[in-house]
Amino acid sequence: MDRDEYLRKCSNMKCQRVQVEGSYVPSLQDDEMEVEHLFEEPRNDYVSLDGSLASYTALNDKDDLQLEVLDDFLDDGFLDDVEIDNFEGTDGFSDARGGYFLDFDFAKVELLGSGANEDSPVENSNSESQSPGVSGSSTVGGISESTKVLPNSTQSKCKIESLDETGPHDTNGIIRNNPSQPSNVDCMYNISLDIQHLHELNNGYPLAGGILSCKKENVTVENCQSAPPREKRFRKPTQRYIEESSTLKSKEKVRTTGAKKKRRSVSCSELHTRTKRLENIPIEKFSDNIPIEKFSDSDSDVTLSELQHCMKYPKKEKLDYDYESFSSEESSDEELTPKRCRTKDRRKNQRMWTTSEVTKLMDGISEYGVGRWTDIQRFLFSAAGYRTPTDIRDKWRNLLRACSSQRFNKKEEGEQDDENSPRTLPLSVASRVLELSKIHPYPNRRNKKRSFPGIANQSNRSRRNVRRKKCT
DNA sequence: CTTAGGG
DNA sequence: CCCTAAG
Repeated sequence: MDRDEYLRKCSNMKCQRVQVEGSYVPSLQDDEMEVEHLFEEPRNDYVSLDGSLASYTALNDKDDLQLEVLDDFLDDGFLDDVEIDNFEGTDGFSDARGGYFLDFDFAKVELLGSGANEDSPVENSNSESQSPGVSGSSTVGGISESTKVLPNSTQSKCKIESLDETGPHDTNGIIRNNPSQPSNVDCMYNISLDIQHLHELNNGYPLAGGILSCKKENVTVENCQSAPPREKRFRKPTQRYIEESSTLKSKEKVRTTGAKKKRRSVSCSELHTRTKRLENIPIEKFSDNIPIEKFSDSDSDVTLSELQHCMKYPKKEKLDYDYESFSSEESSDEELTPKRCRTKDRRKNQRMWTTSEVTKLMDGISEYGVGRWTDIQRFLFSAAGYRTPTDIRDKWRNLLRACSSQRFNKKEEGEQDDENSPRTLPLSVASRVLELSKIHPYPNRRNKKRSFPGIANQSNRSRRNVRRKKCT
């Protein structure tokens, strides 16, 4: 309930640059309340904070550091001075911690909350009232909380004893660092995130998206890279991504070297302008033909994908997979293709076939017959520049397949309503496809149909034998 | 270049 | 959708 909300907040957290000079966080009563609520959280279960707290704790990971910090914290209740200084120091941040983070094993981290309010950070937050500007605010509470988080990263189990020394503490909760958390950059990121999160606690600001900005602001990439990457588990690239990237590279190589197929030469500047144009178009107007990453990615990627696309359509003049084509006709009758289908699929330039297109296709087939795909494309799909004759043929093939499967399903399962799932084509279309398939049988099917199994096999065998004889 | 077929 | 072989 509450904790869920809190976690959600954390996930959506907006990362701003954390300013850690004197005033780390303004203290608000609400914040205190929130912190309290945090501490009052049920101690029972694991809470995944995206490893933010844990990573922050990592700072204190060394035993001495831990003790020191704890002592400081316990003594004067202001961790923020020490902590924040270390934390904020840009150089110290990356340098001192860079290596450390790498070694930090993201594992379970126990958060030792203080059941006793006197010793609890909440108390410290109260001290804030004495020195408002000093950031004794609830942030202290948050930090102290994180301080209490003791990583077992260095195989050392959480030192509850140290905490216990200070006073009676109950383990309020256990924060488990998300094992899928990354090291390196991500750690940094997490830390900043954590700070921000603390910020959040204090200010009670509404959380907004835009975590990414945080990374760039707080972390210097060089430092992160300098440290040997341990394991990047942050976002494991999807299979699709890997495939695409690899194939892309290979294609680039092949085509640039071999250059068997004509390749449209597009200057880099042109590409950039195009991408700029693309960026200005609202995303809704794009189908999955243009993967969204293209826009968020670096320029190189953009140009790369653009290039790839250009190479894919060497014939068509000037990128005639133009944006207008997406918005104009398609948006009108999209009812058949839910947006779910538009999310990127295995194919790069996939456009869902609309019912109108299908009907057009069927008209074309009834008019020109099956196999004259070029004619059909020329006369009926000329407007839709993105449908090649091959596409049309494929669509027809798929339609036939769908119909047969549908018939099959009907036979097997009895009635299966078509309208429910978008995958099943509407009855009208199906019936018409069936008619057309009877009138204009698909060549492949005709052969299969007309060849009776036994005879066909025999004939095939005989042919094979003949061929073999010839060959030998 | 177009089509058929497989992936 | 994409790629390739065959006509």
